[in-house]
Amino acid sequence: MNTVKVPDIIVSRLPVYLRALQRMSDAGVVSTSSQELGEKVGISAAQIRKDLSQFGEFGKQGTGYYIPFLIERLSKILKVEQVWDVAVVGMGELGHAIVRYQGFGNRGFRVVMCFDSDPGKIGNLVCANQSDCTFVIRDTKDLVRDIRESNVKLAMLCTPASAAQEVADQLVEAGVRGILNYAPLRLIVPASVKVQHIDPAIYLQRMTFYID
Amino acid sequence: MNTVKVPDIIVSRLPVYLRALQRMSDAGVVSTSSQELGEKVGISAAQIRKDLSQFGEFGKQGTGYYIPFLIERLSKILKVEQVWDVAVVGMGELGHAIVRYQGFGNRGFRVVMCFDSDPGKIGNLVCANQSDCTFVIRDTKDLVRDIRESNVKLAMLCTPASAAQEVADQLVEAGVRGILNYAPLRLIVPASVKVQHIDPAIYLQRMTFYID
DNA sequence: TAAACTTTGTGTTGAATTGCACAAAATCGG
DNA sequence: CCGATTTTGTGCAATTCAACACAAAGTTTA
Repeated sequence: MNTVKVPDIIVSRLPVYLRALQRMSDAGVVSTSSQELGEKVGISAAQIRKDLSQFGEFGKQGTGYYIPFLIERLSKILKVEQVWDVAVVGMGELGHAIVRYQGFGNRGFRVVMCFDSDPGKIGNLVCANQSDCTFVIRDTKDLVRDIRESNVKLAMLCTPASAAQEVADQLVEAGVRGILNYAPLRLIVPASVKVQHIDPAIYLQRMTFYID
Repeated sequence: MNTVKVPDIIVSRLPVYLRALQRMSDAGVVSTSSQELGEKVGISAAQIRKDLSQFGEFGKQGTGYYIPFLIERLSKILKVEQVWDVAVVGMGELGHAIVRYQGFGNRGFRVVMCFDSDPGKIGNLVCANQSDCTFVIRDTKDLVRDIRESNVKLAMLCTPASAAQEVADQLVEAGVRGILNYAPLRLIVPASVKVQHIDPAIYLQRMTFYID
């Protein structure tokens, strides 16, 4: 079942399915079809069925998919039945916004620590909400030790481009296995570490091409 | 030259090339090869040459590409020789971070107005930097009028999921042609409007799949 | 100048991805 | 209970995308 390697492009669609299913579930819907799900996510019904069939048979002919079951299976496949601890490095505007934003919890992630190298920021508190200031900005010098000790496997990199590769190297050394990179450059990391990119300017430029 | 439709997947790579070229240029490098550029962006040299050849012949055999010229051509192709005005809707943590962040300027974009529907926020100032508070949070009720009057064609949508589709409809009505959507759902818009998605949780879930 | 390199642009081949179509299985209506 | 309907999972065909390979054009070296 999982012996043959699943193409990356299929894996990349699974979180999209999961998100739509969770939304439907929150709205009280308990079952759906590949047709209906496809309309919600903008992917053909056949594509969805093929993707899911890579991991087993989750649906029933004539009925479709039972949403709670499919959510459970997709969560397990993506390993988000557990909640992953995440570290944030670089506490500029973006880093602050991410730490304060508490919306990842129900998607399988929670921020547990944050770092900066600016002496003017180290030791400052970041308030997650008005009553609760849980986060102390740590010194990036302690990053390798702190992350390794707390066994954090994911990080969001929000430093300027100039510091990004150096921080990435430290994250790798600390045992991090996935980096969500907000710095505008490609990071060089070992193949065992996954990197995903978020660069708003790139997305904007992908749209302006199409505007007369 | 541009008579045959350029595949989306090629368009999506152009901003990545441009970003790397601008970085090289900033570092004082004036020429490069498809080989070298490919190593920087993680794409094969042949792929880069094929992509660029869709738009003309920009390189020279034996020498490679003259960076200032290639930057100019790519900027023109992506229509970012001009600076695009962008509106931000939804002034939560993320919206604030985006408005305060002034790093889009040299990529072809600048935030010019922002909106929220919360009466407690409307009229508040958002400081872009310590000395200069340029942005007043406008009422989303005025969105269609204000955006149309100022001829803004791009927007970043940072509202909660529950408000996103309604806001998107208004943006379309106001004449916006590209929406960078941070809300965790797919927006339904006419084909003439482009949407790009940014959902950090989805990127994180694409990585956890690969972590034992 | 001439030979050895370098590098582009592109025709061709091969691989990956998507779309189509349908048998099989389940439900529904009367 | 049975025919009509819905919907899955999947083999096959079509299309899209990426890799390969090389002639042509330019540069460098001696």
